[in-house]
Amino acid sequence: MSESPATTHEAPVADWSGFAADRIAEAGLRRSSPRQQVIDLLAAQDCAITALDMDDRLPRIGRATVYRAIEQLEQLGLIQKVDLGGTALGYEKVDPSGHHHHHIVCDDCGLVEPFEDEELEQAIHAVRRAGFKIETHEVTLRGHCQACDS
Amino acid sequence: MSESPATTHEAPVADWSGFAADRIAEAGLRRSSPRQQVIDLLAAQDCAITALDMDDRLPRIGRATVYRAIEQLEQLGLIQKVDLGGTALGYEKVDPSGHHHHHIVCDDCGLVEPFEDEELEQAIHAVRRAGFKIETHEVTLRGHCQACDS
DNA sequence: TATTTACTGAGATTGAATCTCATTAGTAAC
DNA sequence: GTTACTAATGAGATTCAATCTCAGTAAATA
Repeated sequence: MSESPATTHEAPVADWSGFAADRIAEAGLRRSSPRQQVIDLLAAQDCAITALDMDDRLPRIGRATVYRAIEQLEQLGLIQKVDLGGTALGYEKVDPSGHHHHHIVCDDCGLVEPFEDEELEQAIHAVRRAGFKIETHEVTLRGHCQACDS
Repeated sequence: MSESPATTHEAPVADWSGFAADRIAEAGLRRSSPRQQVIDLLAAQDCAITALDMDDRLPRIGRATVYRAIEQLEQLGLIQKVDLGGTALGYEKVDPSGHHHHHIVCDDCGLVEPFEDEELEQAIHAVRRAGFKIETHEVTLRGHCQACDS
């Protein structure tokens, strides 16, 4: 969810996993197998996943390593936090093209759906705040999905 | 952060505490003193406060009661969740006039500042999603405050 | 191959939220 | 006012999320 470039209609990057691995190396971090597995798992998701879900899906990797990898990837702007409405935070990959989405959450069942809106992006990019360097943003719409509303 | 009416420039309600108490009673819930103290505490805040902060500030009230009150108030649309960036969620009162703000969070020190933007509200209200009844929204801008950026 | 040190993982710890259940206290009816 | 009903409460246990510690491991480079 990098603010520059703004959302575009460029195609998402083909190999996010390799892209992330290169950024990690450029940052002076080692190319370790556990961290790469975290990257690969994130690369395989369409939307957000929680840290403990990742930990469950990578039983051979320590929890601390998963959290450390998340922290590093987030610091490098390769992934972003997503408030899934529940108690745990979600994380999802950030496309380097600037292409990204936001989320609609069902307050009843917790269903999360991604959505995109160009007008909204423009309105967000127009916001300025003295004394603050804005780098990322997050928008969550909440309500009820069809199944829960009836 | 009710979606209707949209943000206006009406004055915020004078007595949110009494307003909330009445909505609670209308919902068939009793006018109990512990719950009212939670309401009064929320009424006194300008911005979001976490559940455990509330619990700390109300030492004579059980943690469970604080969480129950929060749940009920949120269900009635009287308060709203705010992602403060950290690990705990914040809550803040919702003004019945529809007047509300969003938040800018410093990723380094956790500083939270409210902001308002009418264009942004309009862009958000224009978003529609088939199969979803959108009721509230939340926008969080992240970055670095002046103190942390230097 | 040796050296350096970033990185890892098991498990302990802290922090946030939820649950349980015996007791208390609003509320309406009398 | 008194009674009966039951929502509401609070202490503490439990579960879930995240962080920390530290001895051992394995990238990277010389």
